[in-house]
Amino acid sequence: MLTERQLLILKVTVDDYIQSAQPVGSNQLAKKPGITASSATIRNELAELEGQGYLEKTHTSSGRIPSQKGYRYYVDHLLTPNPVPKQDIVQLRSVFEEKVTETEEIIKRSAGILSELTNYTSILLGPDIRKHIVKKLSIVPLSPGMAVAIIVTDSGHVENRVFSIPPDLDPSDIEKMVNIMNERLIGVSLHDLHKRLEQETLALLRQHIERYGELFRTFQQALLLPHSDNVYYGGKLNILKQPDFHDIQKIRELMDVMEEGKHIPEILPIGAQGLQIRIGSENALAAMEDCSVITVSYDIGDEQVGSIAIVGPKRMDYRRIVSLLDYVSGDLSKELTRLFQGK
Amino acid sequence: MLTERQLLILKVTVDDYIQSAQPVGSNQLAKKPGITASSATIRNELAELEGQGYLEKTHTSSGRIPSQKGYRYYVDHLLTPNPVPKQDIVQLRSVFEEKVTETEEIIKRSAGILSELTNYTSILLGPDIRKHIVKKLSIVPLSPGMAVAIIVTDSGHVENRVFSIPPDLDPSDIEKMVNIMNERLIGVSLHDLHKRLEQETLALLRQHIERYGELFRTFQQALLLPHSDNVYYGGKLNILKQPDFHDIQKIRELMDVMEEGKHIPEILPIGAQGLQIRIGSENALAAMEDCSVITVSYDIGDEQVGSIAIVGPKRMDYRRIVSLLDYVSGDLSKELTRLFQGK
DNA sequence: TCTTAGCACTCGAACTCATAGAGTGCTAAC
DNA sequence: GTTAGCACTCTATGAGTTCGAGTGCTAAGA
Repeated sequence: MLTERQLLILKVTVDDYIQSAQPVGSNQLAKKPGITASSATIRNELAELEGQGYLEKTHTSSGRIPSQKGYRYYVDHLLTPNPVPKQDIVQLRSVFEEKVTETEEIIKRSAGILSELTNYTSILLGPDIRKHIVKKLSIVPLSPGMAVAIIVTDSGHVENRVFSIPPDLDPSDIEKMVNIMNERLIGVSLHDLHKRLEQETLALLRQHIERYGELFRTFQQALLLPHSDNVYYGGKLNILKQPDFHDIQKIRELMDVMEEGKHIPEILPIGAQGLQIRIGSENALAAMEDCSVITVSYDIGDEQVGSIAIVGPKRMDYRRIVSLLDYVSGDLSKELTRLFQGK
Repeated sequence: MLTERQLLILKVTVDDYIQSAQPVGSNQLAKKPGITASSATIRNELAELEGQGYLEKTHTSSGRIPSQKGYRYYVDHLLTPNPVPKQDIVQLRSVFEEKVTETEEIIKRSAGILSELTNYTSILLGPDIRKHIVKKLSIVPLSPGMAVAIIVTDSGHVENRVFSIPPDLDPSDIEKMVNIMNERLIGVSLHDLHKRLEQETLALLRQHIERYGELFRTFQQALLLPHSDNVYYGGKLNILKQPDFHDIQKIRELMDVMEEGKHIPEILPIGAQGLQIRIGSENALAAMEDCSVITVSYDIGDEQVGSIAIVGPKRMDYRRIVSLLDYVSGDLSKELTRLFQGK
């Protein structure tokens, strides 16, 4: 168990280290306002905190730095939220000032502003497009053997795919097919589209169209969605600004992981509600063991839709980021809900 | 003027430095096959080459490294092309094996493979979408106040934009408008679309639709294209692999420049025919003064369409990259032309 | 029993110094 | 014109110092 004074010293130590990136010594702490004990007393307390695993030394006679456990205790118990500064709010609100109406665009811009504001890397996860509802399907022929399939969803997202069509296919058959699809598949989610295509249209096709098998396969292929991840990054290069990352090999690994979309589920706790903080090795990926990730979810209407994450060094400014993300999450939820309330 | 032996020594020096990244000394050169002179003679020749500005020393008693002028002479006169290795060809061809039919996808994948093959960063510039021809326009209403405008071009590219519509607008008016647009604007290039929209449809609108002004402005805004740059990168992180780039500050500047699309015209000599090599400070951007950029153009049919560039350190493997780009350019031109020959 | 002044000790960072080794330029002989 | 030989230069490396920040411990004081 920790005494009041130990808590205070732990908090001040973490705060100072976050700010300075330098190990914190007993003399330094003694000078801080709010701390009245002498440096000798502080040394005893520091030794105790180290014994309990909250602090570490970089070498035998160095000052202390927070351990992972120390950070964890800090964010769990010692974090006092501070209000988001006005100028940050102004900048964040600018996204909505410009009457941007596309969800994707709003999210993308928010990612940019967040990274600018924090000097860390931001990752924003948009709504899962597989939940979107088909609003319209159409096929536009391009050249004799080619056509493009277009799927419009209720959110205004447009998926498109070029595909080749058997050249001897009757154009009117294609038109029939599109009509059948529009009749049967509107209102279906993208996730179910493929399955429903088979269930709903195959029987109808057989009745109306002669070479239905070939046609069906062609369309089936065309509507296979490349599940675009709708992940947006801001300030990927901010990693290079952090003094904590000097090893170019580590930077490479980290950027590699972030560049490749497939690691997203390991980086972000998808589906988690509210605010999550993962410190150092609490992250699933080895490349991120020197990073902390702070995540919040946001939603449109009642549905939890996406996540906002900030990736920074373990020594990141938790207080500021937590407040900021809290604000952004609420703001984004509100604005996106407003934008889609009519649907 | 340089003697035969000087040319040989220059070539071998550059080759060796490209391979080893270490200054090259006279003893090392004397051991190379093809060089018969003693190290003392070579020292004299090296001094002469340095006097003429082709070589440099890093300090008074170091070996020589090529100067910018040395590299320039090397690529202009000493480069002997070598055939592209079979395994590289196999990998490059894999793009076309998979029956990918979208130009963008082909270019994107080529960028990836090129960077993998070279360990440098590749930049591929696709066809200018503003030259694409409108194949179809449509408007899909989403919710009472919102709709999405879709433009399909002859290349299969789909542009889309969500916009808000005055809620009290008559839906049949919108339909009329779309019909008029499709009648008048198909065949127009995206570049001309905005201008032609005004010329062609405004008069017609006035005749057929009551509140034409409002409707027109709405559509005008919806069809304002966000000129997507269609620039594709491969292996942006490969910069971090190069031993030549150890200064994290320089890396940052370089990545910054590449990340921001607006510098593309300065990085690539757009419009230049054939193969171009820019060495060090020949590049327009200060951030790239330690880089070399090798560019080739490629084309679809008779029209010059895009560029392929490899960005690496000045000490890059010019011979290999030149052969490779030469091959890729031809291949891409051939395949894309084949893909679009029917149009 | 808790706090604190005092002090010996530790360790890293920065600096100096010496040495080895790779490479040069120059001279003189071939 | 070429080359062996040699003095010279400069870097990289490692050992030895010093300096200072910081610690842990002890013993005295509250």
